[in-house]
Amino acid sequence: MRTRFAPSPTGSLHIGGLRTALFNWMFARRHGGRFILRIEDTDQKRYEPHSLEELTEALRWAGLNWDEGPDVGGDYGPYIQSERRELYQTWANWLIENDKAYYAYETAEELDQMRKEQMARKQPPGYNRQHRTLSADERAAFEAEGRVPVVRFKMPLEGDTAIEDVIRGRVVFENATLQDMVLLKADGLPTYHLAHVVDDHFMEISHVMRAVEWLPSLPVHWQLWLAFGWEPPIYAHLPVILNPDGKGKLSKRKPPKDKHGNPIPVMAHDFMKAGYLPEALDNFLANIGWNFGDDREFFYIKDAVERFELERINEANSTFPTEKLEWLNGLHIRELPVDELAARLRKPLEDAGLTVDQDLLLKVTPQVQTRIKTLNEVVGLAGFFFKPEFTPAPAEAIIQKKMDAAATAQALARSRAMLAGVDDFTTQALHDAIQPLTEELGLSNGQLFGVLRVAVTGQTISTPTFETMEIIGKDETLRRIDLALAQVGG
RNA sequence: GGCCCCAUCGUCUAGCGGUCUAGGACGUCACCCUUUCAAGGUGAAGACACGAGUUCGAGUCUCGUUGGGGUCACCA
Repeated sequence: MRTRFAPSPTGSLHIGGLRTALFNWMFARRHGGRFILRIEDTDQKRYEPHSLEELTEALRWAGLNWDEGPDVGGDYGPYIQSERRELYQTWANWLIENDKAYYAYETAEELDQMRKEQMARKQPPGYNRQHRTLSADERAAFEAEGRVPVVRFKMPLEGDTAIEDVIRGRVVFENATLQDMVLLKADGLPTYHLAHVVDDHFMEISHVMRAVEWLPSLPVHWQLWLAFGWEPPIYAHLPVILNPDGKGKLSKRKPPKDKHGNPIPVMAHDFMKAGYLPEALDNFLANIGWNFGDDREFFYIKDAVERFELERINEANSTFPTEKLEWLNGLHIRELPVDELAARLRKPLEDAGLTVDQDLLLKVTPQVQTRIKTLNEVVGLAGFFFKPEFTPAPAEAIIQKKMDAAATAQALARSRAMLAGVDDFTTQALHDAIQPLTEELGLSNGQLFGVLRVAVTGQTISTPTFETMEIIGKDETLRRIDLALAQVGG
């Protein structure tokens, strides 16, 4: 079995594209087949130089390794379509010679004009096939004008084209409603239609998994396979991911927002930068349109591979369920070994301008592990550990509910005195030392521990108080309490 | 508009004629735990779009309606 992912290098990788790649990859791995990366760069106008790097970077990040491709080679190369020009031209000529295709001489402007007029007359837009039956003389006349023709496919004018799609069943199209698609452009490069059939034939692709938006052109591709006399692959048209509001497919053009109005990432790189784990993103993507099969939603992709079946793909489109990604990412973070999580936490911390000491990072990591849903959240929750200068919180943050400055100052002073006498500066010992003070001061745990938390961390939401004290040590703890005392006017 | 695809809780989904008084998950809400925030535990609310058929029996099959999506480029 051979599958492929064939993105065009027109930008970074769309999350929908990543899912298509993931499904193709899982299918190949499931069956011990080959997963191929092919670059569809036949549109020189939309080509973006850096996108190939971004594409491969995102795929590698997601763990989707390919067995053949532009950088790794293979027996079916080249894997970049612009390097396969002659192949397409050869086979376009073959179609012409066998009366399966023809030259059409209209310019893009003329076609555009034709469409506009059709629209104005409320007719369905489309090529009128006026050059399908050109005589040799007529062609010569156009050539003499200096016109460069395109090659168009001669679609059958009658009958139906019925194709079996693995996930949708039998799909039937009336040939009369179909177009004579352009196969080879005036610049000598193929359109997707020709390139898809020629490449998938010569690369011996067995299964084509692509998004449903390709379904309308499936009959054209099918007729092409028939015209060439080649055996078509098995087709599977995947459902698309819709915007969270359910309106239209997820697109970077109109940035989607979640229910709180926050922008939702669309490109693979956005997810990478937002602090999601590749294992969580893969898990998430595999859960859209497919399911593990036993109500399990949290899983590792290697386990999903063992159960992957095209027949179990849901044919319905789905809205982008971003809240589930948050949840899954949190779960994957919690499952990571501490040293592994620490390693992944380093980058966001450093990106925030902090200097990260490895020993300190290893101590802080367990304290944030159950508290963050994305890697980036570590900065807000525990960034203070790595700041060169501690910034004390303002008095109003230190003073807890139903307390005033005087009571707060007293709580701080008494705590400081107790803490000063603690030599074993560990969480349990600290807790035991401070706990009795609540009764003495007439405060609840929440009040007293809250005062200390804000004093020591500088934040109202933070890592746990005594754990934090243990990590920063006795001297620093006492120093911060003194600073807090000053803040509340003690 | 033509053609094509799709339709189960707010969302992602299980369901492939009877075991469905429709299961799970996220989210939401309540309670428990609790030094903040989380995590964890328990529980609650919440869906078969509609209408005809077929059948002893339909969420499951057929048709229609409605709704949503895709596509109609010398882009993929």
